[in-house]
Amino acid sequence: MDAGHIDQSHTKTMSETPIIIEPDSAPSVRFADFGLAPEILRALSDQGYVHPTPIQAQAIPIVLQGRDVMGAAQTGTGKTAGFSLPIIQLLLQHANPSMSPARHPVRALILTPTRELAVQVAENVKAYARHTPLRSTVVFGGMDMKPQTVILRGGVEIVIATPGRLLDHVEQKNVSLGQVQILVMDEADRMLDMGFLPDLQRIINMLPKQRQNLMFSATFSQEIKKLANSFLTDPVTIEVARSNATADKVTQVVYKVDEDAKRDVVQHLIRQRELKQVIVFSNTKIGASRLSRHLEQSGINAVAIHGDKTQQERMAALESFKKGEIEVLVATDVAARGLDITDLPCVINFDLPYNAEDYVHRIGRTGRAGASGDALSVYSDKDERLLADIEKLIKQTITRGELQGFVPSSSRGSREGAPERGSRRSDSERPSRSRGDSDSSSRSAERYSRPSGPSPRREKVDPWFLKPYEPNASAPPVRRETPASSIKPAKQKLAFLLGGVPK
DNA sequence: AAAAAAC
Repeated sequence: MDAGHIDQSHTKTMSETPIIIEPDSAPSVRFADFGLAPEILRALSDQGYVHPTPIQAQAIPIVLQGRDVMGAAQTGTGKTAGFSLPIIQLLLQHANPSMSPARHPVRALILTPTRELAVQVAENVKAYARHTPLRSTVVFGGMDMKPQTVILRGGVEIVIATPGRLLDHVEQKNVSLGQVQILVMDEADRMLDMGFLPDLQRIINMLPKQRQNLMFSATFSQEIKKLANSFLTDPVTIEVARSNATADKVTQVVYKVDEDAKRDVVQHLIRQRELKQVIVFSNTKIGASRLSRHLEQSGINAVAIHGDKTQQERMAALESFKKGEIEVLVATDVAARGLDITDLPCVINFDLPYNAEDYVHRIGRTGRAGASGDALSVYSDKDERLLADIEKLIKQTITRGELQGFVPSSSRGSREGAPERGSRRSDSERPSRSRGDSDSSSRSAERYSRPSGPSPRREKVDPWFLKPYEPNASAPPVRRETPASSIKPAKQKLAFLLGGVPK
């Protein structure tokens, strides 16, 4: 298969119909077809990667052209390699701008909404760039500034960061963003949810106006589209069909139980199914800690991860879970997005999420990279509405499971109307599936041609978004010192920002 | 209603 297989004529811009990628399309394209540097291909073959995922097959050539990209893709689709491989290629083939005294100015900046995601993206970038002279590092809060400072001051071409800590480093002059050529916003929708907009705006204002922007978002809401339109220039839109992410590979079951029985039901499910590794999602930090303690008391090796834990605890929890030292990771939505835990066979929702979108993200932790998975949820009467919202979003009715052999705990005065039980039909909850068997042949590539010359850069207009924020005379500009409580919810603020500005 | 993110 040659590079001609990637037909650029199919690319479309925001104003047109987005590219919808069928998840199983173009399986025979190879990384060697993109004209990536031999050093990059070597890093890929180190890891046994030969064939790009659909989003990679689309994104890599487009990013290599220097185009702005709006990518709507779940994690687990290979999104990270989809942007990091071409970024590394572009940095290699374009000269260091080096007007700055730094030998290694920051040339690519990747922003993520959670610290753990930053670490994960950084690990990937480091692996892909390992045979190149490019340096990368990750900076995020909750950790000592000093080691990060030393590395930043030593010079790196690629920085992966959470916004707050990055700004901290900029203020302390540990890093300059004046030479950034490529900006990536990963999980952009999450960033908006989390009220990152003022921070993003400050960071974007520090970047050169002439640059390439890549924005990735799991969802493609109106807000995200507007944000994309506001600071991407003539972007190519890439969208991976969503339905397959939930429908095909993840078997979903919900169990209606008494509110007070939820934790015992979760424990029962873990035991009954002999789950070796499972992430259990809780809506609250306190709930996560309590549930984890409860599970531990009943002899299940569980650890909680949430934003009130120290960063050391968070990282230790994730690491030991990945190593298989822990059976159950009880998490808030800090772990809902982006985290790539290989071969996770099951996730459990201890609480149904308030946002239906988050359900999709949570269950996306399982069934990754072509494997199958189970997503189990417990809910009670008061959650009917949440369940209805979820089913509306995913456009399917989730199987109502019935618990087998569950005995409500007597120690806590079991309440009536507790878990449904009795009829045995649990086998029907686990339809058999076939494992997608991907081609693993690894004949070395014959040709490594690089795209000739630098990509033509278009004249960019200044989007309003890049300009200082001054909604009107009476309202003061957003300052970082503003207490969190006085900052409007992200959506409201975004609507305000977008609404008040002529296109 | 809650989660995340700088000190």
